[in-house]
This record gives sequence, structure tokens and C-alpha cells, in this order.
Amino acid sequence: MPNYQEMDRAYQALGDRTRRAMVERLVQGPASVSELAKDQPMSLPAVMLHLKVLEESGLVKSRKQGRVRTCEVVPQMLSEAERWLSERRQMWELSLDRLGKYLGVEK
Amino acid sequence: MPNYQEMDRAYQALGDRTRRAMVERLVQGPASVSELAKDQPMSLPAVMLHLKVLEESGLVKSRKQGRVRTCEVVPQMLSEAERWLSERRQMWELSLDRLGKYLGVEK
DNA sequence: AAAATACTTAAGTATATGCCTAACTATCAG
DNA sequence: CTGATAGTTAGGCATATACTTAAGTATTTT
Repeated sequence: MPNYQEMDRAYQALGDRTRRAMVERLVQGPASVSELAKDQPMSLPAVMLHLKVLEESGLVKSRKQGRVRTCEVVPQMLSEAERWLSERRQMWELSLDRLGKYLGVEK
Repeated sequence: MPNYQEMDRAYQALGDRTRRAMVERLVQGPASVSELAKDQPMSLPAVMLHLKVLEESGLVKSRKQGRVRTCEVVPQMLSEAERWLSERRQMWELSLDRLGKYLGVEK
């Protein structure tokens, strides 16, 4: 059960193309910070900041071994964000359905 | 097919609890600006700004009749945002699966 | 031990975001 | 017409975001 703040952070994290690109990279498998940075048209410290946002959102985690920090996706938050959208879409469909019945039944 | 900018805007829009609350209200059915504002602890102009963000993201549309602006959810963008997450989650599962096969844990 | 690698931290800047109040416009109701 | 209602616009302010370059700190590698 994600709270408001977690949801805020997860969606806010995904609201940036650089971070979505990082997630896209990480769903293929783990990567180091430099590997992530290679794909992005910005400095490594900037990529680090994006990584921090992703970690604070719970979408990604990382750990450091030696001098290399390895990052990977955390699927749970991905699922939770997905579920929120799915539930709302379903609610909307239900509303449409009720409207249809109302218009049909009540002439 | 959502482009990067649309995705940026949709997820960024959902990255704010006020706007998510507005979406939650609107999936139940259409509402006026004042109705949306009643639920929020802020001024009506502030709610208008959030509405503008939601409209620019494609998640919500509105039209004005007389002096009342009526807002409603646009399910398509909701679905597209949902699909992006779903596809990434599936990619991650595929990666895990490959890893499992590699390790010989699963067949 | 010296140099290269892989981050990490710091300091600064520019723009965007999230709010506010006040003043304005356009309808609708009596 | 007059006032209430619904929304809009404008101006301002405080904080957050998205970068930058420069200067660190650990770890390998040679």
C-alpha cells in the first residue's frame, strides 16, 4: 500500500524523460552509474541526482561494491504505480457503464 | 502512441497529490471547477492551475457552458501511462526469467 | 607508489512549480 | 438593473528542479 508521498515521488520520478530512460535501461538488467551516464547527454553528477530521485521514489535501488555502484529496478513500486492507474481507469469505465444504464433504463 | 513530452506531462501531472485527487474525483464522473476546488485546501486559482496541467497532459479535458466549466477524465492517456508501466514491469520479469535460466534455477 | 577509475560533494545558476491575493469578466437569478 | 455566482487573469513570492564545473575521496591497476 503506497502512501501519498510514495506515489508523489514515483510519478514525479517518471515525469522526467532522463529518469524514464534510466528505468528503461534498468529493466533490461543492472547497471553501474557510469553505464547509466553514458546513455545520457549530461554530466555524471547530474545522472547521480536523477538516480537519487529514482531511489527516493522506491523505483530503483543501488549498492556499492568497491568503487562501483550497481543499480537495479525495484518492481514493486512499478506495479503499485501501474495498479493506481489501472484502478482509476476501471472506475471511469464503471462510471461510463452506470451512465449507459441510466440512459438506457430511464429512457 | 504517446511521445516523450506527452509521457513527461502525464506522469508529472500525476506526481502531485492534488492533481491525483482531482483525477480520483473525476473518474467518478464530471465536475465543475468549483466542485473540484471544494475538496482542496487551496484557492480556486490554484486549482485552476492544476487543472491546466492536467489538461496539458491529456489526462483531463473540460468545456465551458454558460459560466460553468465542466471537467472530465480522458481515459486514453490513463491507459497509455498504465501501458508504459506494464511493459516495463514485463521487461523486468523477462530479465529475471533469463537470469533464472542462466543460473539454471528454472527451466 | 603513481595513475587511472568510479564515483561523490560542493557551489552556483537558471528555470519551473505551487501557491497566494486582488482585481477583472461573463453569466444567471431576482 | 443589481447582485451573486463561476471562473479568469495578473502580479508576486518562496521553494524545488535540473543542470553546470571544479574539487574532493575511495578503490583498483600498473
